Order: sequence, then structure tokens, then C-alpha cells
Amino acid sequence: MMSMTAEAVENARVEGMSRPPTAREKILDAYAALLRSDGERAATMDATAALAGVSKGGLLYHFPSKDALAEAVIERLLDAAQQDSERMEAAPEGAARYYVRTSTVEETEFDSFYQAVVRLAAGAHAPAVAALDQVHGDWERLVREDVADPHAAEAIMLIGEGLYYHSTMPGTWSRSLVGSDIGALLEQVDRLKEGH
Amino acid sequence: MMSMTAEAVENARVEGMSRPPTAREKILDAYAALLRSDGERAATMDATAALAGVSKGGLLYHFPSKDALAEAVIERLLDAAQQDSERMEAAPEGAARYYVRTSTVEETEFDSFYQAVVRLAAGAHAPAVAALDQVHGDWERLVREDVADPHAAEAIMLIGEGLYYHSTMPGTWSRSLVGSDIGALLEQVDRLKEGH
DNA sequence: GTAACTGTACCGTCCGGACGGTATGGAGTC
DNA sequence: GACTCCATACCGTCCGGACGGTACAGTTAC
Repeated sequence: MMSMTAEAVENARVEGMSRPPTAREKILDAYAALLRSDGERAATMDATAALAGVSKGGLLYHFPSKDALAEAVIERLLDAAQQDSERMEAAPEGAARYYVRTSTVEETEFDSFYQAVVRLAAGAHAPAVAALDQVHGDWERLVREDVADPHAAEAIMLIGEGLYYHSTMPGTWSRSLVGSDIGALLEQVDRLKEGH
Repeated sequence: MMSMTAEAVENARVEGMSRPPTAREKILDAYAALLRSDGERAATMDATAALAGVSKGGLLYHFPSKDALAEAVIERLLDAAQQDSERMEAAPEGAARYYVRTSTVEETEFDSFYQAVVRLAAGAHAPAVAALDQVHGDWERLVREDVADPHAAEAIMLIGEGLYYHSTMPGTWSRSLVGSDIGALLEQVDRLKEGH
């Protein structure tokens, strides 16, 4: 069996080979989980290492600085967003419906990292803000291509962003809204899309 | 000339008398401004005191702990939200239009403190989350009263929350959306509200 | 034998908070 | 109306702990 450098492991992951979770993956997941649940402040290196079941030395072996951790999370998001955009563009239901439908909280890896990066952006982390800019820009472009009326497209974008807003916010009211019928919401999207 | 205790000064503020900005007000504004611009992490007591033009000791005189600062910001938000809800209920254009129209970034005191509390909530600050729950619950109730179709009401709520999402996010893409024509967006709201 | 860790010990900085001052300006007393 | 007393409204410094990061000597698994 070949030995693998950290980089080789990373490449293998990017190429889609599924592998048993390495320490590096566990650390990244733990960091994202802490960001989501308790915010940037609580996502310390010690806490991340503890949650990942790894020593601090082990964490620093993979990520030499906290910023490296943040960069890796952002990179993961951009990778996932790239794939999501392709699915969105090819969706038979149309980009607008796809966008709104997938904006609801599903326990996907994509959402997990999206929410993590939102928390980073809330701390004014410039690369996180830039990454969100890029992701939203892609979505907006695809929705605008799908929806003839630009004002309807804008309203649909906002609905999706409202759902993301809910997904990144803890609290009770989010459940009452997001938990409701997606089908009915998609009908509203259709109504906006079709014009009057 | 009457003497005023700190409590009397506070009461005067609550009762709506306009007074020259006291140190307490300046500290609160500074703290909210730091939360908005750079997030919870950067809104330290030292930074707040410096921005308010007050010594650290002076800050701690008015707010004995950092949590007291957060509580005061939340209280301010709830006060402002109370007044906003009353205006929303009485709005001739209807609650739905009022809600969406005022969800765009205006440089009001209300928005300033709303964004500050969102940043606190992003740090999993429980009272901040509860306050946002309450504010959003009021809005939702009023919009549901205004819009016959509950699914349309939900879509309208989400549009407003999408706008708030933009307002709390730095970055370039927010401008292209939020800066666009509010009138056109309100037309979309009308279309949702009227049903098909 | 090398990559992938563990575990510990340590450093400098920052942050929240405690604390001891100080200036001011009434209130009460005679 | 001078004197004491005291509350308000601050200032400036110090401390303990947490956090990011360094260093490095061992250990395990392939």
C-alpha cells in the first residue's frame, strides 16, 4: 500500500474517492461544527482538537495556524458550491426552484460548511466574505438566467437567502417557518417566475 | 436647576426627552458599532471604551460586565422593535409592504441595533437569540394578519429576512441587490399577496 | 524508517474584570 | 455660608486566565 502525504490525501478526497475519515477531516469537521453551534469565539484550537479527538500537537501538524483552518473550511465550501452550481444549472425543475428547494436546512455537508463560513464572515473574516460573495454571485447568475423577469428573480433570490438566514440562526421561530411545507413555497416561486 | 441621578437620566431617555449624549449612550453606540462592523470578537471592552472616548474604568462604571453591555443593547433593540411593530400594525400600506420596505438597509437606530444583536446571536448569545425570536415572531404575526394566504405570507417573510441577511453581511453582492429598486420588489410582494 | 500522530511544557498577548484613586457638586448641619 | 459628608461619574493600572502558537521528545502503524 502506498504511503500518502497530507497533500496526496487531500487530492484523493477532491477526486471523489471515499476514504475512511482521516484526522485531518475530523479536525475540519469539528472546527466547522463548533463554528456552527457556538460561533467563531468558541471555535478555539483547543476546543477543535478536543472535539476531533486529537491532541493540539496533532491539530497543528495538519493546520499550522488558525487561519489555515479557516482557509481549509472556505476551500471545502467553494468545492461543494462548484458542484452545487453544476447541479443547479442542470436541474430539470429550473435553477430557481432548485435554489429555493436546496436552501432549506438539510444536513448536507454543503450546508454544514456554508453555515460555518457565514459565522466566519460574521467575524469580518475577509476571505470568508469573499467566498460567500462568489457563491451568491453564482447562484444569482443562474437564477437570473432561469427567470425572465429580473425583479421576480430578485424576489426569488431573497426568498432563498431568507431561508439561509433561518438556517444560520439558532432559535425556535426558525423551525416553525423552515419546517413548513416546501411544496407550498415552491408554488409561490412558480407564481413569481411566471409573472402575472 | 434640578439634580438628576443616573436613574432619572435613564428615565428621561426612556420617556423620549432628547438630551445631550451621555457617556452611557456613547458607550452603547460604540459597542453596537463595533459589533456591526467587526463582529463580536472585535467588540472588546477596551475597543468599546476607546471608540466611545471613555476610559475602561468609566465603561465599567456604567456597565459592570460585558454581559451587561449586551443586555443593554438587546433592551434597546426590543424598545425600538416595540415602536416599529406599532407603526407596522398601523401602516396604511399594510404590514407586508411596510415590513419589506423597512427591511432594506436604512441608517436608522433600529437597524443599527438589530444588526448588532444579530452579531451577538451569531456568537450563540442566548438572550440575543431570544430577542430576535421575539422580534421576528411579532413581525410574522402581523404579516400573517395582513396576508390572507399563509403560504404567500411565508414567502413575504422570507423576502424580508433575505433583505436583513444582506444588511448584516458585508461584501459587494449585497449592494447590487439591496441597492435596486424597492418599488419593483414591493410589486412582487403585491403579486404574492393578491394570490393568483 | 517514515508519516502520522501524542503529550507536555512553555511563551507572549489579549481580554475581562477588579480595584484604588480623583474631581465635582449638591445635602445637611451649625 | 463655611464645613463636613457622600454619591456620582469617571480615570488608570494591575491581575489571572485563556488563547494562539512554538518546540520537541516520544510512540504507533504501515
